[in-house]
Amino acid sequence: MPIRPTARKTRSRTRTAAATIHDVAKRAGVSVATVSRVLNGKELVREETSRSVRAAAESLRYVPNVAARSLSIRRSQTIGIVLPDVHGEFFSEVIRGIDLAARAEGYHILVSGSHSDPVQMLEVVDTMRGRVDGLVVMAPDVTLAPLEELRARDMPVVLLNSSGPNRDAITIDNYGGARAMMRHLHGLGHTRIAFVRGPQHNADARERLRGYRHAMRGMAAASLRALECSGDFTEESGFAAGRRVAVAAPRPTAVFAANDSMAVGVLASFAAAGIKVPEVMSVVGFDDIPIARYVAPPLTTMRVDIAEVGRRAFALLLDAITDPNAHVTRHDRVGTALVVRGSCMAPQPVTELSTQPHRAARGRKSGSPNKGEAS
Amino acid sequence: MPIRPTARKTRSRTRTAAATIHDVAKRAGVSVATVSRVLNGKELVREETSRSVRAAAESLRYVPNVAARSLSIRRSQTIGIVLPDVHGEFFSEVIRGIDLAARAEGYHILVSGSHSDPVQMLEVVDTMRGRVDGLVVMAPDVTLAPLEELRARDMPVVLLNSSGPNRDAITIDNYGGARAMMRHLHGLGHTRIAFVRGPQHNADARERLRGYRHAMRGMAAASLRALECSGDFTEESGFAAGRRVAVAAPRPTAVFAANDSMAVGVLASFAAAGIKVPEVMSVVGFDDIPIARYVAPPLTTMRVDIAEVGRRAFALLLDAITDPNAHVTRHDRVGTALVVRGSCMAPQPVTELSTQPHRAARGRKSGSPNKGEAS
DNA sequence: CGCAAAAATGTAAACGTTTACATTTTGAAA
DNA sequence: TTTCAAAATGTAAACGTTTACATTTTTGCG
Repeated sequence: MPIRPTARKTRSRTRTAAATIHDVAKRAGVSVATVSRVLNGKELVREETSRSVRAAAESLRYVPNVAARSLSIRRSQTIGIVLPDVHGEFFSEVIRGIDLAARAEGYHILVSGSHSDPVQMLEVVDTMRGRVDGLVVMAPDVTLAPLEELRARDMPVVLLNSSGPNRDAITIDNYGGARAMMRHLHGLGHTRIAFVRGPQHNADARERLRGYRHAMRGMAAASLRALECSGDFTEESGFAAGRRVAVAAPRPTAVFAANDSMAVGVLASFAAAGIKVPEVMSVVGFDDIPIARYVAPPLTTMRVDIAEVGRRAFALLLDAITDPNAHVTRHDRVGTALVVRGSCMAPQPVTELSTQPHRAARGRKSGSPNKGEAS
Repeated sequence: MPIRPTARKTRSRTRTAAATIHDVAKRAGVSVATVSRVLNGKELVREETSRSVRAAAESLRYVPNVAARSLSIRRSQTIGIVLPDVHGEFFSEVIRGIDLAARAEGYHILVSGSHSDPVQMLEVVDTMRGRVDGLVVMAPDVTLAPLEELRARDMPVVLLNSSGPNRDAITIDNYGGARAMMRHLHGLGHTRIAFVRGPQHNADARERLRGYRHAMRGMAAASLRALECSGDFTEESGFAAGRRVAVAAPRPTAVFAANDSMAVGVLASFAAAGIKVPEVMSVVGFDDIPIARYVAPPLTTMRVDIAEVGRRAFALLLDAITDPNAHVTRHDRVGTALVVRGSCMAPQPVTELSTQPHRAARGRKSGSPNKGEAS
């Protein structure tokens, strides 16, 4: 019972409907196939034809309909970025890095942030399906990783700041960076070094902690655990940790915060308590966020090139997208660099400090290891 | 000459091809139209039919192809965000605000950042055409606005931190905020107030400057211009400005930086020069970025709810998208709130300060206006 | 039960590309 | 001039939805 409906009412178009490839073809006096060929520039077309098609497209202000294109070629030239509920510098730098790399390759980026729980994250991944050719998923919270694994099948995925077995991933060399920082402090003479931890389930935080612990094992210091304070990467938690460190006995001579934000909090807390940095206590962080050099004293920290993390993630994803078969899964680590500023110095003899603070203060000028910056 | 090609070779599909609406229809024993109706839930469908369709979709793990859907309904359920080359907090908070609001309405966001020049920005707008239903364009640099106007035709656009005649826009109440801050300083007794300007072509910076100047005109202070320093919103430029203010004669009693980042730079410079804040010099900023409360001393500033700016921008855009005809263009301003912290106090008599710094320092405890925070 | 109106469902034409294959044109060799 | 391969171009079938309109089924009522 096939029916033959009468001429269908064409969908009403308000004023200037966008020109389609058919309009261009008509104006140039060629077929749509030729227009497509000219505009995509892959196949053979006579120079003259090409010119007239281009002229027609120009005059009609033709812009290809991407939905139709995606439907036809089964590609969207878009990648998705799924982020947890991260604020600040880190967040934006990652996007920046990916965006730059993606635009250079003609890709667009679809962003979805603020996912505190895994379920929500998976929902988003589902709604992105078909809309993107691949996914960069940032899930530093290790508990998310396994869940994420279940879905997102047959779609290239690159993990950021987390990793999984047989998964493409880009992470920061947190462990190596933490050890390098400890080496720096140790070289200055510190052995009682406190650590302010990051969120318990955060992969970056865990690795930094691991680096710290490994280094501490090599030193003579006892009661390792007693020198660790909990924290959650916020300035506020750093502030609280600073208070706890200040009353610890015997007091550490240096504090290593798992990120700069917490280090800033520690500095603020020490400033409020009248504890001089770096004379009485050295403080170091991790990340090298922009304000790090503008706090007082300027913060010694491990620099992480976050935009680079984004760039690499895109490169890896692109490889997985363009040739899924030839692609071999990789796990890359982005290196870190020590940036020495004014927030640490060699530990001063306790007696001298407690009785003659001014001499210790003067000692800073002569004894400080940081003339300029070294990275 | 119509041709009748032989059966066309079906496009090779590797392994598990995604299920289409046809597969679902077949499995449920209904037509594709019914499946569409069930899944989009608008029209009448028998409960029983609905259930079986849903079951079929579920079992086939059917996910609609968005490209096909967009093509058919001529909507992408996606909005584009075009940002200049902004780093940091501001950038990410705007996206956060928009993302949250957009997701609640089932919209996705396509982001493109890092556009330093207008031409590049326009290119991006072009490539987004067809991919998005509307655009949020952040172009605080006033010189960009007119250029932007040329294109982006017949596509809803909401401007952020800039405005144009007859254009939808969301801006911050920079002028009002700056005046309120000046009122606060004046109330404390300051009359010689220096200002650190932002980028010359930045709309926010201009408005803040306008607010400052207007307030200064109301005071007795002479040589207005002499108290203005140039800056570009970076910590570095704030640092440089701090130096210049420090050697100005007669020295101002307060510094108002056009944003917090520069205020942090000013603080760092004063700390390096041994100028006590707030005893000798009060310092205030604008924005209330997260570290503002963690610098020493905690910074008095005007809070701006950036995520709110994003939310409002989306709401406005959505209105323009859903009913272009009924929509009336608006220009909304988001308010600011004074946050008083420890970085200012009443100006101290000059003689006393220069000869007896310690008394002035003590004066901080009793004379400081900031017990806790007020907003 | 008969009938009409209402409800449910089906059919196939868009949406705007890309591209396999067919056809026509070109140009060089015979 | 003819011939034929190569180059250029055209034709129309996908791609996977939505939806106007047609058709069938159900329901309510006399």
